[in-house]
Amino acid sequence: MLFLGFLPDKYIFPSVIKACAGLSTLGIGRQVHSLVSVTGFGLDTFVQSSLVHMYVKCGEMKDAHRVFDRMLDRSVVCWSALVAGYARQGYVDKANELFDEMRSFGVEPNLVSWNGLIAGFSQNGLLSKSLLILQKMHLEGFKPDGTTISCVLSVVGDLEGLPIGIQIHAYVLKQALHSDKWVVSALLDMYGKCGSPSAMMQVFYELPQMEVASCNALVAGLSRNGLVEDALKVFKQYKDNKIELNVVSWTSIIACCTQNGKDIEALQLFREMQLSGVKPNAVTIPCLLPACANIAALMHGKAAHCFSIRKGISSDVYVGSALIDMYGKCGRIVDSRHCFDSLPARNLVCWNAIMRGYAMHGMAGEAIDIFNLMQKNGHKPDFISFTCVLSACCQGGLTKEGLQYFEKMSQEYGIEARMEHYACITTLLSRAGRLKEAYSMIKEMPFEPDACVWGALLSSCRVYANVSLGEVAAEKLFKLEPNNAGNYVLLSNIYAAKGMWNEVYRVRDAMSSMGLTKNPGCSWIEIKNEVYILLAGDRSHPQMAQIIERLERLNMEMKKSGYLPDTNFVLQDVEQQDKENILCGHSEKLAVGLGLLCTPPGSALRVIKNLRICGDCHTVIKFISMFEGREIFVRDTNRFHHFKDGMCSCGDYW
DNA sequence: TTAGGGTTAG
Repeated sequence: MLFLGFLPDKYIFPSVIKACAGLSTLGIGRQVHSLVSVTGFGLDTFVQSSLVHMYVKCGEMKDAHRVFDRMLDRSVVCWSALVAGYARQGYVDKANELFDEMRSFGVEPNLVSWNGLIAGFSQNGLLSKSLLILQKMHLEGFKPDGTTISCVLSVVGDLEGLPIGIQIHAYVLKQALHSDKWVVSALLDMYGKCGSPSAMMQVFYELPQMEVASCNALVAGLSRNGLVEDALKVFKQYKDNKIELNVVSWTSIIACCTQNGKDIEALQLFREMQLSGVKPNAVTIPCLLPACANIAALMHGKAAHCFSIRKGISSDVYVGSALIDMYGKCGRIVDSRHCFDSLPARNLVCWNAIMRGYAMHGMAGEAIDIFNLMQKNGHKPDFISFTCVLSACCQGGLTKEGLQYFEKMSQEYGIEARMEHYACITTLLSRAGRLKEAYSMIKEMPFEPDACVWGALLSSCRVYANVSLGEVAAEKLFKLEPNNAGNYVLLSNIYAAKGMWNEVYRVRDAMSSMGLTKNPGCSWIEIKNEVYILLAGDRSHPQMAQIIERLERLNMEMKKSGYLPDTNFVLQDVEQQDKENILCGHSEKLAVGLGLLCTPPGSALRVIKNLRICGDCHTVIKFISMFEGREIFVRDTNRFHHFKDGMCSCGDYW
């Protein structure tokens, strides 16, 4: 328009200025402001008003006030915008003064002015200020509307103010505002954030009408309180009632599943979302990717990556960091690094994600390089960065370096050691056989060690067959986690390794009298877009006979090459042949067996296990990698084992 | 025909 020689008029300028009222467009907005000044429209009330709004929206209060001061005719709209702007920035007195000044100029505030003031205070987290205004407003005879209430409520939950929330709810009922859809979702949101899901459900049962906003608030709130099943039920009810769900609804329910261990469900919901015609966005993808990462569903993760590229959101830092994490956890550290390198901007989460990936893969050197590089790039490591670098040192056996980083953390970086750091150092020391030092450090910890710390010590006591310390750690663990059978198993393993059979039986009796059974070993493998789950000793898979046959054939080959089954890993008191059969039924072996059957020769296999990989399986899979000429990745609870040509990337140190 | 307030997902 300008190019063609036309000038905007007083009707067009406000619209243009409104379009500039965002942080990214403020620069253009300032240019338009100059144009307004030179063309003489700077005296028009509407143009001035829109300029005030633009600056307020961008938080540029000085500029907003400068324009405002020059105005001859200040409407209530303009006063309200300025007041709200100051309130949002936390200038409480200034906002209140201006509000009163407006009246002394003969301009009466309207509902929008009151709401703007309250919204401003709420956005700044100033609950008490918002409540004061609500009270004042009420006393002056102004009836609040749904906006007023939702503004006040929006700041209640974050401050754990359930009693105040309940009071406001009572006020809502008195004012007969409980059917307002904004009020309903604000109430749901408040109760969710205040940890009162029962109150949420009460609001839900009394809903005047099912709306997408209430669905979203319900799902988010139930999820926040860990009630996944309820969230899924509510979500289904909205779906069955043909309520048109939006991208927030679907993203919320997917996030709910991934955050509560329902990864397969998350993947199914993502598919359903697409079938329903709702397009995922830059929030959906980082909510979905952890599901792919958790169960190492690489194909699903890749599909989400391709989608992000097509949609032009793969450079988003949230998407990017989720991709780095997903590839890392799916055993594709090179792809993970590629995602990291191709991000135009990285935040601390991205740096920590790639570092954690290297740590999981036992690539301590690379993790340390990243740790140094991030600082050169101006990112200060946080406590998570240190957890990553310490666990990298753990996995890589870099005991000396790990101890140095631990010391530097508090001394040079001023970061107090947390539980996870102590757990890392316990592992670091005890894996290096320095069990006594580990125990001394635990005793000197400034807070009570948790089960992770004692568990790290106990596992290493098993490796080094240290009975006395193992007993100490186990005693602590029995108190901290009375129902965790794994600790009993570890202790009895320690006794068994020393041939202390009476103690072995004593521990097992204790276990069985408490009704504890070992957490069943469970492994996953993704084959052609499908995720298969295999349980230890479970023979229900349709191809189980073939799997066993294949493993037994390999077993014979291995024995010819001098391999001895390590039956120390079998706890049951059974005959040698039975022990071998039990070993054969370990879930990671079954998953590898299924992979061998169902994938082309020579292709890589990726298996995830819910427990630490067993020593015998480790030996067997090393053999399989050589004999079958396959790369095999096994992710256990601690790290990745990359088997190739008969060797493992962990160097048999895990 | 032009200027105003609020929520929900990482």
